[in-house]
Amino acid sequence: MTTTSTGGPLWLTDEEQSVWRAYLHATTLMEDHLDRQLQRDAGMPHIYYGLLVHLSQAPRRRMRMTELAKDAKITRSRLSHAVARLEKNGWVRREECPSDKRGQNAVLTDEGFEMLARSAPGHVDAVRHAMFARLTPDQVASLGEIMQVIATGLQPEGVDADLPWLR
Amino acid sequence: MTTTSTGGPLWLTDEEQSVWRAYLHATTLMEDHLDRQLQRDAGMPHIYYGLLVHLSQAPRRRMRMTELAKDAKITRSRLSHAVARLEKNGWVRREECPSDKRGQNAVLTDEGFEMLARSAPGHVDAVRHAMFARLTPDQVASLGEIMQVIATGLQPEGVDADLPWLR
DNA sequence: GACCTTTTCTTGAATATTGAACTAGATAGA
DNA sequence: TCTATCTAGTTCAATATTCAAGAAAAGGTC
Repeated sequence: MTTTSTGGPLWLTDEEQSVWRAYLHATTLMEDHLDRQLQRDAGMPHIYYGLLVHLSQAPRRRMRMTELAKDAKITRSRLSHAVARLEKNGWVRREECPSDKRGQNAVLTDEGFEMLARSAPGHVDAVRHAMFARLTPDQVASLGEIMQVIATGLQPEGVDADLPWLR
Repeated sequence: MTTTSTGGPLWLTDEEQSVWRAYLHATTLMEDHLDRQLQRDAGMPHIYYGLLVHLSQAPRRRMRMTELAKDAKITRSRLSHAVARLEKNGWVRREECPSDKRGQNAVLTDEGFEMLARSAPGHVDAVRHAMFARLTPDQVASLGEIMQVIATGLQPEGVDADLPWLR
């Protein structure tokens, strides 16, 4: 069989192509759906909402910028811009880090927390209706395994050995 | 059990939460990975590449703007901007539609086709290595079913009854 | 301490995306 | 035909993202 420089076959099989199209289609629609839902109900895109969720789960509702960026899988640059926006909304504030003068903590404000508390049920609802309500328990389990395999494979080298995305 | 206005349970189960995190994590990493790969090897983001692929598969390598936007699941506005950019690169050109003077066809140029031919193997490789090479045949089949269920559920109402994404 | 490298975070410019407003042409009904 | 409405596509302004460059502090090493 014809192979590539990396040893795999050159093209995808028909089934793989069809799965790939379905994957692209579903993930695109899901992201659009949640972006719209959150823009409407919480006034921000999905990724910004995710930042607030991360902060809400951190001890004392605050995190170093770099740690937050790592957890949320975005660049520090993007996070800087995002936090600036969330700060304008009053949902996050920056705080100097006592132990490292270069550092900043992003802190979820009470306003931010309340906003999250208000919008979380609607968001969870959207996720459940779009995904979990439509899948059998076996499919949910299978999806979880598959997504972990993919994430592990794409994870940058040398990442924490304790598989943080399993927490 | 506490339920929402739509009748579902209020929160996700622990397993669902973990699957949802894995889903977000994997899809984010995948999109970033492919965006970088294509930006590096083809000089454009994933979605733009997808537009060229769509055109390459259309009869006479051309499509009405609205049809292309629908197939690629993006807004007409976004498509207008994207085609303007691809036109600058010489990979697409616009052509008036003979049957409807409002209409435009986006046409894949020969240059565009050659660029696609050059970069497709690398892209397919990236997709295979990130996804299919890591999954068992059962997992591939399962992923396909799951993604179709999700896509079908999010599909706007009144869409073509012949499930175009299965083609 | 002096020097070099690394880490942390921000900034600015270029690009991309969104949503609303808009133009031109098509369509349908009187 | 006249008019109202709808559709195709673009444009603008506001927002978001990327990438490269930069400032400031920390961490080595001599």
